[in-house]
Amino acid sequence: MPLDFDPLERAGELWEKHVGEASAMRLATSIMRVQQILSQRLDAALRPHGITFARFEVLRLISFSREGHLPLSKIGERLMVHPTSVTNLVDRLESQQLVQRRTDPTDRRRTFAALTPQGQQVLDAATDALMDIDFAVGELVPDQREDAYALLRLLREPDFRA
Amino acid sequence: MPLDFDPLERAGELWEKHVGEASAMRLATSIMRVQQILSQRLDAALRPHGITFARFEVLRLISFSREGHLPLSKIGERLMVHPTSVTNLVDRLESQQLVQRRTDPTDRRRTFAALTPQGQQVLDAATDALMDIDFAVGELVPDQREDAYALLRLLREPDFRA
DNA sequence: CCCATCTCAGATATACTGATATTC
DNA sequence: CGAATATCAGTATATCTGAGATGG
Repeated sequence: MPLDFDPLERAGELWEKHVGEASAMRLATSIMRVQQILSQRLDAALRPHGITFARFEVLRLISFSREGHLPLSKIGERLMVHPTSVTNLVDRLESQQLVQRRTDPTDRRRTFAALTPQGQQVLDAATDALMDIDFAVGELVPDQREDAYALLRLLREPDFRA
Repeated sequence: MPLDFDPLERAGELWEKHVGEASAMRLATSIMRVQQILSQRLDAALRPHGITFARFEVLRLISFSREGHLPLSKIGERLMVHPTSVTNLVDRLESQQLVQRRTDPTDRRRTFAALTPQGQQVLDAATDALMDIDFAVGELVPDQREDAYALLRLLREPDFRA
């Protein structure tokens, strides 16, 4: 049920007519909509594996760690998610037996999350599923992906100094 | 509390090392994160006016209509949101007395949503607030906004035929 | 004592599925 | 009767605030 016209293009025209310069409004609404499309595609591809994209990112981050586990605080920092959201994500992953909590013996305030063998399996299968759909950005060739990434990176500047 | 490095850049490097070509994964995660940043900025700017960005879009869409009102189905179609979500959004806006429901006399299955005078005021003030922060994309100059918009537009193709 | 880490309770926002009433 | 419109109930996810427990 696609429309016969681009609704954001239409909105931009009306904005220019009634309000003024539309480049900012057009880009902002475009990003919101594209995120929604990606989210639907990514979660659909992951559904057979029982995880969401947010949980996939946690599994992937842990798998990239040297020791095979990460403190929850580090997960929140790298993924830019709130501490209570990390607790929530790890709760779900743990109840699915994809990760396991362990107390850091050197600092007992800390909790590590570690992949279980089953978590590693799910992560591998999920990775294949996401690569099969080009992470939902298959309409762009690699050069276009890099261009878009570079432009959007400017909007992530508050996340880091560099 | 920004990081000393770009966490997505780091994730991309690890991905290339352990998995393979990273342009798709990097762009996808980038879009997800940028949407989150924008959402926070936009909603923060709108909070003093008592609305979210999603509700702002509804008000704006209605204000652009010829007759001053729109059927809920049309709102959902243009904004690409689920019918039950439209009901929910209009419920909230109506309880805030920013819009008013009216039955279409020519087709009594339909319900129009119309702006109230107060809704028009809030919309005008909210529009100023959003323009003051460049719709949260002020890090990009207009040419860069157009470039990013054009690239992201390719990902919205399932939304329309054109 | 202060601070960091994690967790919990509760509120909010949104999306979706499936079912239903009404009307065309 | 079948299709369209809107709504409702229920579920799931994610976010944030504020408070509290534990430990360095």
